[in-house]
Amino acid sequence: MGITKTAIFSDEQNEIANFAKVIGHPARVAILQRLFAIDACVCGDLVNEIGLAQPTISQHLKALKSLGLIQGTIDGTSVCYCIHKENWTKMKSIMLDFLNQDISKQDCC
Amino acid sequence: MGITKTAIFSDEQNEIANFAKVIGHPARVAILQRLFAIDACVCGDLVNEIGLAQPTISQHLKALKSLGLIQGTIDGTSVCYCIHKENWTKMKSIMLDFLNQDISKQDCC
DNA sequence: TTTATTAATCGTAATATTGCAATCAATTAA
DNA sequence: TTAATTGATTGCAATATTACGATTAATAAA
Repeated sequence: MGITKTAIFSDEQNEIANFAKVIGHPARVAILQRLFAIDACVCGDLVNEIGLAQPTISQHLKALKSLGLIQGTIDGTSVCYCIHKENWTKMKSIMLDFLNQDISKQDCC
Repeated sequence: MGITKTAIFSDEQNEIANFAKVIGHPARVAILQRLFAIDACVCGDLVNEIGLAQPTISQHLKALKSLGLIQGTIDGTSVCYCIHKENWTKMKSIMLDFLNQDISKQDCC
């Protein structure tokens, strides 16, 4: 019913899915790429670089933040966002394990 | 409006997002893990192993198939699914590039 | 204080997703 | 042929997501 039955899956499966889900939108991919490219924090100029309205960008930032992938600190009137190194590394490692499953045995169809 | 503005993003960004999106549900994660674990094809016993109804599993398989991550061949009355090695490898490589972005420069907030 | 700037939040509309019962199509077994 | 099995499709209900205009809260500049 539009709601995911998380209870019947393992924590690991839900973790992988949640991480992938947040990457599953080009705006959030673009935001993360931008944050990686600038080796410093970035503020609301994301709005100018990505062609989406400010509330929309803000919403995507919220999604990234609530999963812990980014962090933001208030800097005057603007907010400085950046990659949360520790969490990113952790999430990445979980994802890598999933992606690096042994495909060599696969031989059918 | 519930619709993603794909046009304003690069092909690469949309590709990453589309791949991540399909991984972004624990049922599809579970299906892929199962297909990797069994070094042969699997049929509708996914329905028994995952606790979701047959139409729901079928829908998730369709999503995986339409992105090309799995392939299915008819085997009598059942359908044999397996990882699409070539496409999986391609998608994985795109995802790895994204995940392996240099985090060492990140130092702020 | 007043005004500008920045970004979060609220409210809303449109669309997408998840899940399943019911049904259908195709093949196999009897 | 008839019945059984398998899995796709349809239709629907509930919920989630995407996007943005309007507003708000907070700080900075005048």
